[in-house]
Amino acid sequence: MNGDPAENLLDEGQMEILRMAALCFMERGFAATSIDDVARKLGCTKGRIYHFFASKADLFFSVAEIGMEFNHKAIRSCEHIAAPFDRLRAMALAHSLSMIETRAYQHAVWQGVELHLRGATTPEQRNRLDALIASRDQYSDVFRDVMEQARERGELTYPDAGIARQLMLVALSSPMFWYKPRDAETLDDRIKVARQCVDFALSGLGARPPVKR
Amino acid sequence: MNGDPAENLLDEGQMEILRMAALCFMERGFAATSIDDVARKLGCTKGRIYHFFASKADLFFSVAEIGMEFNHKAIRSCEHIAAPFDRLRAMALAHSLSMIETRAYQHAVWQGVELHLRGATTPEQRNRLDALIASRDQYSDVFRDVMEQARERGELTYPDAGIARQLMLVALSSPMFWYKPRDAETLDDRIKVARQCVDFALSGLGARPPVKR
DNA sequence: GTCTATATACTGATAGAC
DNA sequence: GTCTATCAGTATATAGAC
Repeated sequence: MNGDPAENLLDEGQMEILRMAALCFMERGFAATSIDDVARKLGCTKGRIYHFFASKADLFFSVAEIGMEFNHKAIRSCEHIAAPFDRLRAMALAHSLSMIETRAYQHAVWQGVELHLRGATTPEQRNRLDALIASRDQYSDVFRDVMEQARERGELTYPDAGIARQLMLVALSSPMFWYKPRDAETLDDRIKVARQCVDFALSGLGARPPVKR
Repeated sequence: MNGDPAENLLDEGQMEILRMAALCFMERGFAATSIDDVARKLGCTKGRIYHFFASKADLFFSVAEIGMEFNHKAIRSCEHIAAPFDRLRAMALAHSLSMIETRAYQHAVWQGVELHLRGATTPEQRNRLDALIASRDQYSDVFRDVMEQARERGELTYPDAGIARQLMLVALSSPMFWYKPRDAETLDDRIKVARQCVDFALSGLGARPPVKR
């Protein structure tokens, strides 16, 4: 993680645990990550982790929830833009950038969503997972709404709205899987990547106003 | 799995195991799936599984390799098409359809690729995994090559070829994550979905010849 | 070929020292 | 707050009966 935006949400002791946990969950996945793995990455024993987090699931959901907070915060900054198409483009860029800059946390979100699709949850996890999915759905709905507004104006054209939204979000989120941070990477580098994702997605939705920058 | 295309590759006894294993790996992921889970889905005990497969990893890689075979076979049927753009479109449709129709196996491929990116492999798995990744890279290169041919002809426009290929394949593969097979589903239903993915991806790549069907 | 043990190892979580 | 020690549960894989 570079310039981790979670710095100022919780006290630093817990944030360091969450940061390393996010890295472990990204590298090996939830099921294959042991608490000892996280402790090893922290350079301590699991006693420290269990002092702050009741269970491995608790730790995982804390990571994923932070990931969704990043996303909501990212697109909130676009609310003031009046024109639907412009707002959508700004949201898309913010989302794609968020995927790059908070990769580890977003992998936890992704795994959580997959867990839900699989229906593989224990009763104790269910409430927490349901809340995460609700947050994800709500987030997704914001995109759907602004997409539909743009379509009504004839600025987008696509047959099925549900599929279009999936394709849009998958494309915009995909950097979290294939983006490799370089050594002396700048914000500008990241923006350039995110922009290509945005152009791809908007063109894919049949953007009428040729995608201007 | 519906009309499973793996039917005629191995003898039916092993194929049934692989089919159920693919389902389990899709539902819970590799790490969270136990051999007993697979056995339970088969309605037998793990003795039967270990008679044919040396280890859980062996079972998993067998599933993933079959998944890649499906893909290679799918795009091989497009080789005869001369015009790059038309060939690309046919390949894209074949790929997207393959993702829908062999979902379970493709989830194993995906997990294998992620395992590789994470570098989380035991020495014994490494060779098998390396081969899987090589197969995936080779497959991916076929797309890259035909994309570049179309770009040279001015039929596609995108800034970075590497990113474009990732976006293309992610969009085309995404149905394996969100496609929900319906009850009385026909081939035509699947084709309709795949087509929207193809149109999205090609338009996203700046297809000049307005995507005709 | 398939099943029934069983050996062996690992992981999540707890309790108590410091 | 963090560490050490430990328990209980579960999973991979094997060996041998049938």
